[in-house]
Parts: sequence; structure tokens; C-alpha cells
Amino acid sequence: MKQKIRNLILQAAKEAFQKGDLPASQFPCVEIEESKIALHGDFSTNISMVMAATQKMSPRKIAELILKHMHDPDGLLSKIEIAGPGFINFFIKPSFWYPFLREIHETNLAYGATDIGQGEKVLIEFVSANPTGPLHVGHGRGAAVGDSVANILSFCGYDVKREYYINDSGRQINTLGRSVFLRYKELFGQNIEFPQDCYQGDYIVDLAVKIREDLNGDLLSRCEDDAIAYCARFAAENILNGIQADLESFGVHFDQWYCEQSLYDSGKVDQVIENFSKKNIIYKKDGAIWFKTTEYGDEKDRVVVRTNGQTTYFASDIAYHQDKFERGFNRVIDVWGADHHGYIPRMAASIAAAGYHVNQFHVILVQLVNLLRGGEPVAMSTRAGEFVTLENVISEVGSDAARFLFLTRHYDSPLDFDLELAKKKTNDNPVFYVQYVHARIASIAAKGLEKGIQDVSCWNEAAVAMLKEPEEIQLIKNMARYPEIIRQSAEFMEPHRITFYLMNLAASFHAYYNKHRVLTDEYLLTHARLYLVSAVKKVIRNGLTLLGVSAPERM
RNA sequence: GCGCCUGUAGCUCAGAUGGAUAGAGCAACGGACUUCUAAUCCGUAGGCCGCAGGUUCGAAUCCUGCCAGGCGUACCA
Repeated sequence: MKQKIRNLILQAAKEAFQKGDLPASQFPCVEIEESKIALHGDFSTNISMVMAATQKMSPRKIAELILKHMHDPDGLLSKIEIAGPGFINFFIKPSFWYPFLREIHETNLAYGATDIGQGEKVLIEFVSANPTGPLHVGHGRGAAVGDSVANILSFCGYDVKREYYINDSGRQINTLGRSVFLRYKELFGQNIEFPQDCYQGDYIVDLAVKIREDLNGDLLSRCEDDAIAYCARFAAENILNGIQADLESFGVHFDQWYCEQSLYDSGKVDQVIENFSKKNIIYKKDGAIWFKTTEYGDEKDRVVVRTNGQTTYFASDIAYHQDKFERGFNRVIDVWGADHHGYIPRMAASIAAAGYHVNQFHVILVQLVNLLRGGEPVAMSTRAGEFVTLENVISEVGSDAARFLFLTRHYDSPLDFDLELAKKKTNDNPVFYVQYVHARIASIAAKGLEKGIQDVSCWNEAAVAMLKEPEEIQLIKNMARYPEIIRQSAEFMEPHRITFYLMNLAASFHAYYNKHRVLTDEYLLTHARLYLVSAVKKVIRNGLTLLGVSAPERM
């Protein structure tokens, strides 16, 4: 539709120039906008204002000249007007909106998809929480965002893979082992001192108990390093299983779980350091090995091998990201907690150093989640090991509510997540507000079926022409916008655009529902309205699917 | 100190990549169910878009400075 309008304008402007009404042939890139208020029509353009400078004429004068040469061979427009400082407003005839309904029904599950990806290979890495403790709400938000972005990109023609990076080696895993082993010793009555830097949560004790069930006191007789290593492996594996189960119940599925350890085993980490040495961007200082990230815009150089000979997390992460590109991904997306933002410059540096382009790498920084209950903050202290886990949240409020609420904000802004609100079944809670539309329409369709109207997804020109109410045209216009919304949320990787769109569409539907009856005594009208609302149902379902939220037939 | 992010209605937030009179929801107030699901709808009220400059036909949006809050600033991950 936009494109049609654009052509009309360009045609008119060109003609105005050829006939000598406009002095300059330089036409700017034409912006067509959807009007925000009905008074301004369906679309408007600012072309005459943009052209004012080059044409040396007042915007309104230019607008008049363009209109003079405007032709509308298809009879698309019911009205064109010049308004305000020089906007040209276009009013589309209602009948030109009807075909969108047909498109929605015919493309069905694919409605809204535009192939902007063209098969480009994209890897999106998200959650990637260390297997040293259960997932919390913050991870939940990252999971919701990452999974939804993956859905959206994949819907728009990208070849998307989801990956979870498991930090299963290094210091914090050792700390995990130590923590569990200490608790284990405690179970046998040993007097231990539990250090601050160990993991404090009760789940550590639970793990120790499990080990005791398996091995009794065997570990006590082993040498400490062995015992800790055993505990570490056991605990990490157990916790990871828990993480996998949580994500499963959250509806998030990864294509691959990538182990940090494998990067060491395959020699990829050493290889990276070697390569960088050859490029002369690695040097020794104070007994450690440094990577010159400053050469690529970082504020200081970073250590990759410590004085004690151990590599840093950064070292394996460089190898990991390089490996992503080597596996053929053209675009690499990471979803991180916003507290890691300081890490971006060095990561980008490593990618540039490896010969890839920094804009092939994109980090989505997700802001923190404040957990509330009835408006009051819920005490969360990772250090003391007191926190509400993602699993707790899912079982209390449900996966749908949690996912939807995580996506009601731009990921850039901090989110208050209220457990009480998430359970409420009123207007405060947008999840049910949107899902309710789907259920309501399902219910209407069922009633329609009782009345003998079955084939609601079949185009009938005579019937559709019965849709004359402003609310009906408004609904169709809303749905016609959907592909644009999807395209934008793919481009900016912003799922919340879909969330807001759905709330808006839901509002239009509820308003319509309250004002007009779908099932009437007139057969054609009823058919048309069923055709309309079942299109709404499809769009709602499509949108919710991209968010990872179900579309229930009944509520 | 430096860097990143955020300041929009009483509260929580959108604001379509510079457009017309800045929008929702909640909370407040007043209304609508013998009807396809009231988990709904309709109406009223509510604003120096943090502050000050600049860029231009036009700024919540872009630039500069300041103020306030969050986060980061490791040979941790």
C-alpha cells in the first residue's frame, strides 16, 4: 500500500518537473508515513517540505503542484489534501483494505514474514549462565529476549541457530567443587569454615547430600584435589541438568550446548594466542601475556594468560567467538546482562583482530530485573544464596505470563517484575488481555459453527463488502501494519515492538467486540465478520508465537 | 575520574529510525452485562518530554554542556 502511494507521488513529481512546474529534478528519498490520527488520513508524506530548499518554493506550493499532476488510475484514493505546513494526506477507500484479509487467511502461519534474511546464517547465543547455580529471573529475561529474537529472525528468513555456552572449566567451577566438598565434609560432622567466596546457597548442601547417597564417605579418603574435582564435575552436571529442565519448561530449545572445555581440548585457545602473537598484537608484561585490545579501540590492554600460567576467561571467549565465525555464521549475536557491557570493546577487538568485521558481531544488553511481590521488592542476595529461581517464577505465574511480561519492555530499560501482577487475571496483566482475544474469537467461531457457518477462511467478495463499520476498517488497517512491525522488530532485534503491537490490536478487537455483534441474523454480514475476526485470531496467534507465548482456544 | 545505559502523566512504560494537537496501561472519578466469554468496553481528568543552549521549515527524537539515577571500570566470570 505504501509502495503504491510512493509510486503515485514519484510519478506526479516527475511529471511536474517535465512540464516545467518544478525547477529541480532532484527528488529526495520519499518518506511515506502512516498517520497517527484519522484526521490526517491513512498515509501522509512530507515530500514537499523536504523539497522546499532545493526547489526554492514554499512547501504548500510544491504540494499543490504535485497534486496537480497526481493521477489515481485505480481509484485507490477517496481524498487527497494538503494540510499543516505542507503535508499531503492520503485517504484510502475502504474497499482497498479488504484484500489484506484475504492475504492473512491465505498466508496464514506465514503472514507477516518478509524475507529480509535471505538465508543468512546467524548464531544467537543467550542465557549461557555458569553451571554453578540455578537460573534466576534475570536469566529468564535473557532467555525470553534471546529466544524471541531468534524466532523473529528465523521468521524473517534468517538461518538461525541458538546456542548456550557452558563455562565448564576454570576457576568458578573449581570453587563450586570446593563449596560442595566442604558441605560434604560438614555432613560427616567435620568442623569446617565456609569461606565467603564459596557458593552460599542451600542447593550446595543438597548436592553434597546427593554425593553422600552415592558414595557414602568415600571422598573423605581421597586426596583433596581429586575429591574437589569429583564434586565439581558432579555438581556442574547436576546443575546443568536443572538449567536444561528449567529452560525446557520455559519453552526454550537450544540447537547446541557448547562447552568451554572443548576449546581447550581441541587446542583452539592456544591457537588463538599463537595467531595473535604472529600478528604482533600479543606481548608479555609483568609475567603475564597481554592482548593489545587498545589497537582496536579498547581503553586498556587485556590479559589472556595470567602470571600463574592459567588462561583467562577472555582467552577462551576469543577462541569461542572465532569458532562461531569459522563454523560459517555470518552474523553473531550475544545476549548479555547489562552489567557485562564493559566487556564489549575487548570482545569486538578480538573479532576485528581475527579479521572479521565488527558489525558482524552484535551484543544485546538486557537490563536487570527487579523482582517484586505486590509492589514490594523481593529480597535477593546472590551472595547469601537467597534468591527466587526462574523455576519458582515459572511454577508460580506460568511460562506464558513470564515470557510475555519479560517482553513488555525494551530490553534496554530495567524491568519491574511483579509476581502478584503476573498472576492477576485483569486488565493490569497484558498477557491475558491479548490471549483473551484469541480465546474469545475461538468461542465465537464455535458458536458460528453451531449456526452452520463453517468456511470462515474463504474469500467472498460480496460478503467482505459488508464490512463498513469504522471499527472494522480500523481492525484491517491494524493488521495490514503487522508485517511492517515484524520487519522492524527483526531489524532492530526488538521483540517488545510485537508485544506492544499485540496489545494495541487486542484493544481494537475488544472495542469492536463490545460495540458490534459478530453473529447476526444476516448471513452475509455474519460471514464477513467471522472472516474478519478469524483473521484477527491468526495475527494474534502469529505474534504470540514469535514471543514464545501460547494462544489458547479457551480461557 | 573515565566509559556505557536511563530520565516522558501520580505510578509503570511506548513513541514507528526528525513531522502535524506527545500516546497506552495502572491508580482516581463517572458509566455499560437477560446478548458471541465483564479476564471486556465507553467517558472524564492528568504533561516546561531532567535542565540550558545549538543544528532546521520542524526536535521527546540529532549535537554540546550541565543535573540526577543505575551499571561498569580485574592477572573474576
